[in-house]
Amino acid sequence: MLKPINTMKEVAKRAGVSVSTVSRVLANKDYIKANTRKKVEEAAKELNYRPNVMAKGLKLGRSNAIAIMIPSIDNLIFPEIVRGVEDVARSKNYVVTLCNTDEDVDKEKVYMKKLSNMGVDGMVVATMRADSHHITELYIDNFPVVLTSRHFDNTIDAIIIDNYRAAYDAVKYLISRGYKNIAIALGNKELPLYANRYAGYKDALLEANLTFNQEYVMEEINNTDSFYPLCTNLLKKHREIDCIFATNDIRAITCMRAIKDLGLNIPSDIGVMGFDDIKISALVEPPLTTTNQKLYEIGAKAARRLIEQIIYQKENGELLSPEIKILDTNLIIRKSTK
Amino acid sequence: MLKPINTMKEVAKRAGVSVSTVSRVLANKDYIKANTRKKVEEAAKELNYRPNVMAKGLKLGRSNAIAIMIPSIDNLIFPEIVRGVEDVARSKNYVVTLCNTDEDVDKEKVYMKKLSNMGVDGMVVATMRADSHHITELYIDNFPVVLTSRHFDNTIDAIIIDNYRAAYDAVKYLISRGYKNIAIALGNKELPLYANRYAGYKDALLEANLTFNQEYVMEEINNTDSFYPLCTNLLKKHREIDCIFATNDIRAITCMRAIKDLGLNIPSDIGVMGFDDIKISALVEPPLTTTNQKLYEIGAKAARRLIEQIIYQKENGELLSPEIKILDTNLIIRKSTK
DNA sequence: CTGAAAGCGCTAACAG
DNA sequence: CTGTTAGCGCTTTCAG
Repeated sequence: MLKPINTMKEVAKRAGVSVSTVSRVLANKDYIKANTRKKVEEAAKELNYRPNVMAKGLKLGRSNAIAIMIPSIDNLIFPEIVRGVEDVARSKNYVVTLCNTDEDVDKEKVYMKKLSNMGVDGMVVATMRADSHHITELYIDNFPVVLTSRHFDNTIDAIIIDNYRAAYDAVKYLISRGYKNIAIALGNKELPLYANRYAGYKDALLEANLTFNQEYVMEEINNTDSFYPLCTNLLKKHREIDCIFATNDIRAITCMRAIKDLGLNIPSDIGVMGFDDIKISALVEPPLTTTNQKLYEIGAKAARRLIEQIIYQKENGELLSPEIKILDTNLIIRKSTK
Repeated sequence: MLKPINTMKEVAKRAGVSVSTVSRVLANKDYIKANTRKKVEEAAKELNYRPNVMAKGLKLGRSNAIAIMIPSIDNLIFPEIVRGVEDVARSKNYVVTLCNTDEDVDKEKVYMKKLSNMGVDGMVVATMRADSHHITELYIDNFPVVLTSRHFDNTIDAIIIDNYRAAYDAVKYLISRGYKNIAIALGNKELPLYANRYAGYKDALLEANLTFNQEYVMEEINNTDSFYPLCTNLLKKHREIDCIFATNDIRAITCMRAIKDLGLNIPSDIGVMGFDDIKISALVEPPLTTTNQKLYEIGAKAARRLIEQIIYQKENGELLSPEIKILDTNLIIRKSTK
């Protein structure tokens, strides 16, 4: 272990004071005679004193570490969110532990146990599911948690977007551009975020008197990226489809690949719309029309709120009452739709 | 803090034994009478005992946490590497702390200090530079470090690829396909990995009796993604350029964007080759010809080696002698070159 | 204003 | 085979 070289004891000896005095000046507490403070500070500097975070944590019951729980950092919305989390955590002197769960509840539970044993001070979780009782329980125990991406109910802090509305608006836009047979590349609809995007899609269709066709819905097969064959098959069968609404950008880009490999043109033969606006989406050919959600900001806001809760909790023994923050989204019109 | 509810003391009381006995059975040490073991295990289960990692860490001088230091998780090679690290860390019961440094040495030093105070057991670092003395010093102090992506010298464990050779082979392939005026989209050439790719590029050119033209090298301007304008301007000025060798995939994809916006066709007007083979590269239009490096494996191997070193170091007080593992790379021929 | 002492939860001699 | 004891490095009463 890279352990701190010198302890308070040695600083104390060198400064000719007691460890409690050292502790006090280093923590900036109480009144200290200016002279003692100076002696201690000098001694600390000379010895290159560095605090032992574990000892402090053991004593104080906190670690200045938070965790972020996500399905996988490989899913390109998460690098941006995680970066937001990490930036504000660092700025507030917290360190972040990254946990990939692959949507596997068992893996997640194991992690939670580990983290709890480690004494992390809070966590931002992007893996909430309807049945994630292990998470709601944390909250009940006054353990700081903030949800991102996925919302549960109004009892836990969350930074989210209005998935229904965003999808609804997006599909409405497609319709306004003259698309009539709009298929959907749908993520796991057990997850409310996709259920909501799905509902927005359907409602926009219905409102425009377009019939919703069950055959037009491509559903991801057990969390694998299966949209290339799905899309290929769908378009072979239904050449009347003129547009695909994908529930995230990677799915959109995958469908674009399939469409081009079929020799079809985007957007003149088929329009494609994504969701999320990950960075790569501006670069692909054609640049992807999509709905922007401020991923970095979601992460940053989540971390900020989390730390606010941690501090409040420490001082008051309970959490601030939950806040659900709904960030707005924007339609980004690029070239993959006509 | 989500703190473990019950301590060993309480388990001991319930089982009617001493804490040391509890400690022993829970750590599976020494010989324990079968009956005592049973009593303790039952008590622990009934009380839902969970160890306090900080206390253990304080006592033992280790934390079962490692860190990974990278420029930014936003750079798409890192999600894959980090995933590799995290997977093996988790499997060996380590937790990983993510540190983005933005190539900023000061930020990195602050992190290192923090991590050291926290008692992380080791770190994989992808941010090595020629002047990273703070890192070589760690190693000298027998602190486990393994480098990825960037190599320093043979005194520190590293999992890398042969950047020179890979670039050389790549450019040689381009030449074999008939390209004659090959420009390069070059990353920061202070970094050996880019210097090496650059050298490979030059040497392949020279060997084929193609003149190396300084005007053909686009250089990134202070770590910002500036290749779109760079590429646009270069091609406007030098319409004889028939191919671009980019030193990573994102730069390649950015150049592709610029090329298309100029109304040029890939690969018939201009070929483009990337480097890294990040996942998105197979999906873009046209699919990117590139050099694959096994990013996930690099991360996984780095973590495995790191943990090996941690364990060895704990037992022997010193590190295993350094090993530089050079993973092979593969040219992936797709459609962005003719 | 400062020191002594207790103790956070755990492990590891040491002594039976 | 098991209990007693000391102590990891720090903070925090409690007394001066």
